[in-house]
Amino acid sequence: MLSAVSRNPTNFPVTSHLRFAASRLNWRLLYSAAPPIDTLATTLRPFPEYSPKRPTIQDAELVQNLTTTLKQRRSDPLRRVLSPFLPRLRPQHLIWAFSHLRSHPALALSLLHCYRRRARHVPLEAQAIAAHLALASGRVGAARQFLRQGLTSHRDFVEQVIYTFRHWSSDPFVFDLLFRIAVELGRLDDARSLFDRLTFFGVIISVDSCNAFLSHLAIDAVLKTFVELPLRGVRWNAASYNIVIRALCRAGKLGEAREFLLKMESEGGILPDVISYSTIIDGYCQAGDLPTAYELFDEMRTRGLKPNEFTFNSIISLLCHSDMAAKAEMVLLEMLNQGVAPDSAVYTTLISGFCKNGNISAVYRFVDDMKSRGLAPDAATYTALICGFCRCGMIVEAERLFDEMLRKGLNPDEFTYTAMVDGYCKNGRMHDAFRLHDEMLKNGLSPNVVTYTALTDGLCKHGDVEAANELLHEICGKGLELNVCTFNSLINGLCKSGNLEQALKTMSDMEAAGLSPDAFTYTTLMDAYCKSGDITRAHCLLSEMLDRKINPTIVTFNVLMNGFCIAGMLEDGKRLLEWMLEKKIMPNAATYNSLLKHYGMEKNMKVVTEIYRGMCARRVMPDESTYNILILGHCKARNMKEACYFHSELTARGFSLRADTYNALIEGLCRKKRFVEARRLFEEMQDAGFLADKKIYDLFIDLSYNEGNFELTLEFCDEAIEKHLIGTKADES
DNA sequence: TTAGGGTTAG
Repeated sequence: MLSAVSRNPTNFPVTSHLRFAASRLNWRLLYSAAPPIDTLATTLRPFPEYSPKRPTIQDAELVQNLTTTLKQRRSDPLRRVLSPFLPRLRPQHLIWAFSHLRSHPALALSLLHCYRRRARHVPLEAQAIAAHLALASGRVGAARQFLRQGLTSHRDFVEQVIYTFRHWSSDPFVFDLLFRIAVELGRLDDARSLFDRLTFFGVIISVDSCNAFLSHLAIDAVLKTFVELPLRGVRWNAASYNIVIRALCRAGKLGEAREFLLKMESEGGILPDVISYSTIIDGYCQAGDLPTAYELFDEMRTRGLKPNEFTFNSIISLLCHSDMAAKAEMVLLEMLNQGVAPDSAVYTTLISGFCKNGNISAVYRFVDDMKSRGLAPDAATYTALICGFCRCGMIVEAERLFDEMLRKGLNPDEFTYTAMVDGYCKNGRMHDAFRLHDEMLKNGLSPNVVTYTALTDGLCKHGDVEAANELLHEICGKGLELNVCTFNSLINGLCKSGNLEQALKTMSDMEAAGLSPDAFTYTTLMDAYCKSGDITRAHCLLSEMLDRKINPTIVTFNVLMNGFCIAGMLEDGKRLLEWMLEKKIMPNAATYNSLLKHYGMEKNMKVVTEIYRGMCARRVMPDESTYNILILGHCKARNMKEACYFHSELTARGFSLRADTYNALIEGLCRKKRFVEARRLFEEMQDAGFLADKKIYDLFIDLSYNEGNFELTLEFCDEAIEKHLIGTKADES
């Protein structure tokens, strides 16, 4: 052994079985070649000598008896065989015993196991030796465990592994494992120190482990390390380049990522692969840049690389997030045409996209489709479905899916629970939301900032801003960091409860905490000013956000539009709409609804019709509010023909009437003596759980009385009394 | 150790 060490430039005890193991397992541990830098080569030093203490005659006898007993053991239980020795064993006996058991590593580890059970503690040196022995007997899992325990239990463990290496080890792979475990534990500085320390002994960590290290670093450290490690002998591979590309994309440095893709080939001599292109395509998709994503898609094909399900999914995801779910489905067909089979991730993206769209029938179609391809919905698919159903108010269906998941043995994770918690919050079921929060804790899951934001928002919308504030203080005390969404929820709650001053203070707190307000923050505050009639301050906030380079969204403009309308500045509202169209800012139904509503309230149906036609001409789809506004306006202007036309349109599109629209429509029909239709709508309104106005009851009471139907008259009277309406009438008379 | 899907705010 020693002669082998002296012949080896790095002083490793190289044995033939080690070389065999390294090649068999494809461990690219570069230990025999000198590092590329001369200066480094001159500083190479041997591993430290290991000199175990010499045992006394009694100790030697004890160890001899112990190890002989172990070797001769056949079927007797180990604990019984060892029981006479264990009470007398000290840590040093363990290490002497290891010396006797070098060719029986399994027995050495069993001895260690029994010792640990009794002493509940293993000395650091024995722990390091155990890792070497475990690796020698091919037990990589056990070696990992020893190294992990050692690393987490003592700062000097690395030194022990180095110190014991020369005498006990036959395998430098132990350092690769140690390095990897340090990375897994997030101890990146320790990992780097280990790397540097090992280079002095001529050990170079494998490129695979260096990649693991690289993938955990922040962008600046990635770039620095990518330059430094080759100077220490690491030769990067395609995965390394892909990790750098991913890091650049995540840092938003897409141009640099693209340059790096070129460098990969020109300077690294490594051809970009499907992963390189998929990574960079996803980067552009995340940034919403579809044209460049498609350009790279074509480029990869030109280079003979076939886009796979990952590549397609990034494109599908961007389309879904840009409200182009139908186009996303066309991409699915395209991938099928090209012989690329979609996997459950692709289906989950589509399901999530169509859920956001409210297209539940398409969602069911995708679920059937994926099942027919033998793809079982996984936790992410279920979460997308649960979230989608919750958004559509289908909480019972969401609960059914949550139970189904459990029955199928799929464990709901933080994402699933949070989707369900949010669903309950949005449906005002705060008690159920907190019940699930407690259930998460009971199941060992940690509610995260998203979970708490959902709860905060629920409490605020439930009118309990105080409780929301307390909850946030509590979670901050537990070390959870709030994000912009959390603050925005609270700011919104404060605004809606009329505490604008506190809302502004919360914005300052948020900045003090290092979080910049975004378009949501400004839009929320602008809305509060608009609703309080202070359009000037709303305008000031708009200027402030533009100065801070925060882009307004369509909601920002809608808030402003609504502000103009509330303030009776309808002409300014119309001018804002024209300005938006000029600037190619596409209005949506909500933009038009504000104008339609307020012109309708003024019974100016000529302008309402003009605006509505403009909306249709620009292919902006009217929503439920649009139809309700149009019906209400036409009823008030006594245009029952138009009102009934829009009512039939609303029904055909599956929308519902609101209470005020029902009242206006029923009143209008009665005025036109269309009592049968009025009566039918009145019943429909009650079935929908709405309370009719006192005026409507008066109309039906008078109507039935004049018809001589006293029974019905009394029925209406009873109902009106029950709804506490008669008292108001008496007060009036 | 390298690529894609599911949770929060106006």
